[in-house]
Amino acid sequence: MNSSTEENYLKALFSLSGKSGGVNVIDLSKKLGIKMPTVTSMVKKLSQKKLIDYKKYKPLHLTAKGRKEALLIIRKHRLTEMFLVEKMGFGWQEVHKVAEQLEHVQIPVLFERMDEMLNFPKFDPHGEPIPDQTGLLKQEQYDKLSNRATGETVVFCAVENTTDDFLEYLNNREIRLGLKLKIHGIEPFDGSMLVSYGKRQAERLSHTICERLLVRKT
Amino acid sequence: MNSSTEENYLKALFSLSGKSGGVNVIDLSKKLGIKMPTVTSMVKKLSQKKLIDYKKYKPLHLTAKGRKEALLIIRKHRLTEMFLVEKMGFGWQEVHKVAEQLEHVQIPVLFERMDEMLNFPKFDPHGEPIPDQTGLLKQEQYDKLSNRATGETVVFCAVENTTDDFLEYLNNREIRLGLKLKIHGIEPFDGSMLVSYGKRQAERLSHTICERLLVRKT
DNA sequence: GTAATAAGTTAGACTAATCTAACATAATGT
DNA sequence: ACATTATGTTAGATTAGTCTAACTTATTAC
Repeated sequence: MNSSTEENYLKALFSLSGKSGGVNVIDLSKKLGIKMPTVTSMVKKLSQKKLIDYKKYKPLHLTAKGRKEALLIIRKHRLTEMFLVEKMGFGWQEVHKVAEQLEHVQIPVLFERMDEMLNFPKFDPHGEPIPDQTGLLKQEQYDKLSNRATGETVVFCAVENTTDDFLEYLNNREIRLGLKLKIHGIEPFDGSMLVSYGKRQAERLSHTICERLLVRKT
Repeated sequence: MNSSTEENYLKALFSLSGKSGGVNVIDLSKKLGIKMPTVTSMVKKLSQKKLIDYKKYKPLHLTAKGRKEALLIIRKHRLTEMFLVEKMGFGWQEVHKVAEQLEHVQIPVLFERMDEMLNFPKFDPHGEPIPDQTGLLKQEQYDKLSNRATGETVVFCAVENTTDDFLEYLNNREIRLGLKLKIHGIEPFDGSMLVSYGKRQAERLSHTICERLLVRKT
């Protein structure tokens, strides 16, 4: 059994693994808000438990076992968020902190019951895919809005690097999951985009925002 | 903020406080499954935080503050049990372990939402009263079945010292909350009682069982 | 009322998770 | 290419919560 501290390291490691899968100690340290020497020592412990591959001074990699455990925690987190939104009437902005605590509960049947009550959802309220009971993730090929071109119409499917502020920002502009956006133009200087959606005919979204909105083509 | 370890000490202390309110270190130690020296040191810590009154070699007493905090944790525990039974379809035997973990979640709104969805229940699935948001307990004047006399008819309202085995035992004999029991006789030798209820005309309940069944008069 | 037993405390050690300070290695810039 | 900066590691301290062994105080039993 892993402690919830260990679980948080695994989750952070997973979320920082890009396609290369390599994670720097400093990034993990920042993500967790924990000093580097502490991270190094925990990394050694996780390495002994065969949850990550570790060589001094080299980027960290989750092992298959580590990745699976991370995904099972993420499954609990996302099912919980979905349950809070769908069955308890919470807003999608406020469920993250709650799920951070509930995801460490060690009662599998609780989460399987949520899954059942939710009718085995594939995505959480932020549009993120929910891993299955065996720790497998149906990877969706989302793309950042900032990578799309003028003239395209896309559907907003998920957010990246979500924070309370960011979700609040989206709410204020009525940007909801499933929303269709049309790209009218891109400003070469700062990468901001002029888009229309819903009743809004000409909204300008900064590059920072566009990088965090994940979309698929219609 | 108290740690969940501290919360468990407070809860155990409350549940061991009889009418005198005094709790022995050894009983607390047994209840928590933690050795006495460890308990002594935690007791000093809780005493510093003004949660208990402590004098060397004397029984422990919760302060008003400590009692309130204990009741607020118990509130979360009981609301959670009720929620699991009423809204998620769990059996009343299986919810205790889950609630033990969930009661330490530090998100007041989660429990207030449960309360609302449950329509502000006064009792949990085991018939125990649920303290209010300010840590106040509506004390019911339950009595042990073992204290009642032949000829009386009583309603089974709550259990004392509940364990999985005990709940299983009750289930097997179809003894449910709200059940009416008639007392036909008491065996002076061992204190066992002959009772009838539902379709059962002559069931014998041992003194041990009768001490753990809390009832009120009809 | 003293000896034996039960209950409670003190002292000292251990593990998990954290920190700071100091040192080591890798990456970067001119 | 070497100096500087960024990243990573080691060493040693700290806190919370736990333990065992040894000692002290209170209770019980004849």
